[in-house]
Amino acid sequence: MASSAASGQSPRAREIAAAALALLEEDGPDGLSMRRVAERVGIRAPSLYKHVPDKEALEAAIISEGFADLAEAFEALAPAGPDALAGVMRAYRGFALRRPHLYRLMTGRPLARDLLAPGVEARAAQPLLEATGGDDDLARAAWAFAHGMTILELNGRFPPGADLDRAWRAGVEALAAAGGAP
Amino acid sequence: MASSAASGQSPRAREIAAAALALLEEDGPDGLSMRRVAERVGIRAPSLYKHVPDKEALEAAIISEGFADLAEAFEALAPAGPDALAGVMRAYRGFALRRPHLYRLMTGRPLARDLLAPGVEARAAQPLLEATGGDDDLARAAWAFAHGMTILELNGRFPPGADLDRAWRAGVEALAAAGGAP
DNA sequence: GACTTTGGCTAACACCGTTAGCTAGATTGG
DNA sequence: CCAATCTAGCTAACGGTGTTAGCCAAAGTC
Repeated sequence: MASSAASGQSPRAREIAAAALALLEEDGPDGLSMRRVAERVGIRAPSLYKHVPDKEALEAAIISEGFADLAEAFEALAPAGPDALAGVMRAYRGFALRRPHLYRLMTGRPLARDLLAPGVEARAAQPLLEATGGDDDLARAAWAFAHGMTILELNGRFPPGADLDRAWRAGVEALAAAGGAP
Repeated sequence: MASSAASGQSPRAREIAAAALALLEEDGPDGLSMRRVAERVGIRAPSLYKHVPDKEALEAAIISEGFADLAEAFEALAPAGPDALAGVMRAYRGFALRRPHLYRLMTGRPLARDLLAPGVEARAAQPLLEATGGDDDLARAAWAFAHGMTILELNGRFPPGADLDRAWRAGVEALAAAGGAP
């Protein structure tokens, strides 16, 4: 947890965002309704709107929190090296598997960037860019691969017996080779 | 369009599925409500349930149609060759950009495989597997990359100026190189 | 002490997927 | 040919969603 993205809000607004995040992680997206958030905070749903503009903004607060946490996970990694890319990818997958509902909310739709805590998206993206040695195209390809593997795994899209560790390795090795020999 | 996946259903059920697909592609997922589907067919919403078990089954019919169409797009490709992978990937992206709402419905959640037209998922997956020379891990990595690039593009997740053609090329080349030199 | 702001509340709206129960008409069996 | 059944529509309704309007008591401020 980071609680860093939640600054600049009233305590009550932070309490509401925390309740919403907890609800999401416990019960999934269907559990995240304004009425249930309100119930958890001890008020009625319409009163939420005294603190939060609407559900989209509430979700944006949660997403900001998620980006901050993801950035922290990256930044806790051993400092760069020859297989920095593999490390970042492993951390990415780990985050998503640890917090699947949050990851889905963060990545499943267009981002309301204007509602996000400023800078938090770029901060989470930075480590991957560094791991590819500043190669934008490779970084985007690597992100796409990581997100694709992750979300397809979360959605149970691969065949039942599929060895995903090996598929991850195949992809990471291919991308790392492309980066190592420019 | 294929209309191949819709067999074994009453004409009315096929009409309903067609209306639902049209509604989805015109107005997006929010436009796909049982009441609006019913309106388009000229009946009231509860009457739909005389022909379709529930919304999930209706969506599964649409998804089956989507898989059949995607398979057709693949099968229309020039027969294999050294850069078969690049061709399949290009066709994949093209399908998704042409029919974004359908693509999102097909890939955005766990698949209710028991509700799908039989064999349609495997048929759509086959060309990619062939393009990687039967290498399962590479095929999965390539699929993940393609889906990641596609859905991140559809969701507007890359930076505004990002040159996605180059990112696609970077990824495809890396994966093709991994496949070509085993 | 009067005024304003804050943060609760209830009632309500328009939508959602879905179920129950009714019924006119078509189809089928004897 | 009539009776029974089945088909496919209907309305009303339930419990859920996000959200708005309008009211009001308590707290803070001049």
